[in-house]
Amino acid sequence: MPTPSKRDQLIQTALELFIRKGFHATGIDLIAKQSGVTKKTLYSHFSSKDELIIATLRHLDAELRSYFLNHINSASNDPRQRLLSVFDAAGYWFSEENFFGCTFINAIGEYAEENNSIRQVCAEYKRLGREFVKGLCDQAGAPDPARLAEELSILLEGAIVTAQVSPQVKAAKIAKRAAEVLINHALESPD
Amino acid sequence: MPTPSKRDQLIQTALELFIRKGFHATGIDLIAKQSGVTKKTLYSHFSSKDELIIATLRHLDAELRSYFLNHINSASNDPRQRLLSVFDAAGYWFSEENFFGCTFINAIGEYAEENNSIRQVCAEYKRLGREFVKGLCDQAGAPDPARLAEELSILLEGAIVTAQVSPQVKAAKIAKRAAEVLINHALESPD
DNA sequence: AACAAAGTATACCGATCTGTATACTTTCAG
DNA sequence: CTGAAAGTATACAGATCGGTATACTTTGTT
Repeated sequence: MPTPSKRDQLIQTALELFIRKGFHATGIDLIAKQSGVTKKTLYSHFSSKDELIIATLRHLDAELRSYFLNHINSASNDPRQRLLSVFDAAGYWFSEENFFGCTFINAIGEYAEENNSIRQVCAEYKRLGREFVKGLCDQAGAPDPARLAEELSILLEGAIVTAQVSPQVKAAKIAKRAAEVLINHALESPD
Repeated sequence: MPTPSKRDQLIQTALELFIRKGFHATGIDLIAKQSGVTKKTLYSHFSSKDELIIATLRHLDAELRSYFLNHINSASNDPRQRLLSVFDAAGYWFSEENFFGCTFINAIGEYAEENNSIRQVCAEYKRLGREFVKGLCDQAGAPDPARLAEELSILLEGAIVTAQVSPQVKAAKIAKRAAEVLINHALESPD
């Protein structure tokens, strides 16, 4: 495999530090040092810390998306089972030693101003997630796929936060069981 | 009403700043200045920033607890309705102009190390919340109150996070509707 | 071989961070 | 009235913050 570019190296290092220590608490000097790169090189790839943060979040976005997608695709072809497999994927995620909650949520906690660009990247990530779940609800034949998708997305968010506060995979299992009830209700009820 | 003590003043100011700007991004100097107090006075009441943070979180804990309790108590005497009113209270909370998500979750995002005392205060807050919901589930006659409480707590957490990312009261309404389905299922199913 | 791009090493800038020190003033209870 | 407690004002310490400047070296391409 090819040697990773300095840019990739920086993003990878920054991601690990941001996940583990947060954004304000992680300094540029540490990111550069830990990447085996000088600050000048860092600033030749990213014009500011905020830009590095945004690049890092976009990278994480793609990573998480493919993580969930792979899991769901290899789980089942039945739309209903695919919806439920989202929570199984979440469970595996929670059990990683490097799980410190949803980094996008953590970022929004640190950058709360309405028009902050970091915040907007996070909001977009969440929006696309809901969109994806809605697609699955559609395929499952839900009479109101948007509503079911929002319910299941809220369950998923809640499971992530719960697992973050008191590390445990249990939250994923509980959310999955609740999801089953909500899905059954949505598909069976005439409405 | 009595003039608030310097200590209360500091906690109040710190709370507002921590909620709006985060913890690392809020400096001691600003807290002191905004409280109309010198740094020396601040450090005579709190031995360190971490200690001020912890005192602030404990204050917020009490505040939120009484906020929810008051709302639930004035909502209904029927246990099932009381459970649902939790989500109404959340909706009012979300619509406050000062709503920036759950400050405890935000704090954990910034202080992620396992044994950090700030983190432990947050975990305790969440634990007590789940405990309280479990009590309501008990009164409602749920056959497995612990499980229902965990499901509903996950829904609540998810609604908070969702409302934080894209400000809207809608998340509370959706979560309430999902809660209704879960409660009905739990109370009706023989299990 | 030659040259530009990209890198290193290192020092520096001004600002801000948490926390302390010094010296003076207000407050208030015995 | 007096004296300790609690406050103000202000300066400072030492570290770290994001970001820049200078001078040299490696690397890769033509």
